[in-house]
Amino acid sequence: MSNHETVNEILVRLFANILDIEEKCLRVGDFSDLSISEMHVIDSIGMNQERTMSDTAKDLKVTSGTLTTAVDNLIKKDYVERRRSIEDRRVVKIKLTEKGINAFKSHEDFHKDLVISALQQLDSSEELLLIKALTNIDVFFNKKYKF
Amino acid sequence: MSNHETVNEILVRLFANILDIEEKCLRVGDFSDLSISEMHVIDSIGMNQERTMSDTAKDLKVTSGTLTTAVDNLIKKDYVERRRSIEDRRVVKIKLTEKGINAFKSHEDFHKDLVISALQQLDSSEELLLIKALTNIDVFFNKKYKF
DNA sequence: CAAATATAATTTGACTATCAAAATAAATAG
DNA sequence: CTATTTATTTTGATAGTCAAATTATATTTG
Repeated sequence: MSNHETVNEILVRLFANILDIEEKCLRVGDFSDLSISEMHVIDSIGMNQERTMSDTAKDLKVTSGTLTTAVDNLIKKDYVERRRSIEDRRVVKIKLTEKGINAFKSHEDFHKDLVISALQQLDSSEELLLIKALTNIDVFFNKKYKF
Repeated sequence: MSNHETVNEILVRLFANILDIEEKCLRVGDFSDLSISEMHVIDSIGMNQERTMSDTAKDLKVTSGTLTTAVDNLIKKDYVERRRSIEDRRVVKIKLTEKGINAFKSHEDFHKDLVISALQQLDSSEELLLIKALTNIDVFFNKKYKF
């Protein structure tokens, strides 16, 4: 098998595994009532300030109808709060609750841990090559499809 | 910025977009009636020979019920053929049609482009080192997050 | 200003992807 | 020959998604 085929195979497997790992870690952790996509909504809302529905939907690349139902569920589960803006009453602002902030942090920690663990397997020359390859892929995607 | 932060940032961005990009690349191409998961089914069936439903479902890590409906749709769209095995009439064999084979090849090309981009500027000893690095990470993840 | 238009969000209706469990059909074991 | 196992499909349920219709509010324009 050529190097290219090997790289392709292992990249495909790694990416599939990481998604799988993320889902499974979520399911056994403190926030097991959250799906991956709900966690992504929490991640996109972020810790800092209130965000509008439309901005958040745009970031997540989903329609606002989709986000509305996602947020409905996250409010039921007490991860998110929603209020109408006073300045422009068409606008709805959302933000994380305390529980939402904890979920956000926990997910952030998971990511850090994953990356640290992965890089511990490598020496410094391997680390640089990995960064180079990942950067290349990132550039490829950005060229191939403009966001 | 530290290597860790760099890798984390790139990974998060890649993951946020990879499925999306792959789907969009699909949607603008010759096979715009295929979703990403349908393409994965086609990929798993492969070009070489007939496969059974159960083997394919196992590879894809979905239940056979899920695969049945996916294959139903792919047959409607003329990407896949299905027949009962004569040796064991419980078994169903599936294979790609000509159209399915073309879709497979097109998807393969997309992955080849991706790998070529990823490996840009790397000489063959660096390629080998990267393969070693990726393999380490893959093995490590399978150990650490074995459930 | 009042009517027309634009914008932000939600609701509705539909579809895909998925699973677990029940049902069906065929092969194998006792 | 009956009981059990195996391969698949069907059924019933849920999550995530979109496009289009609807609602409410804001902005533009004649």
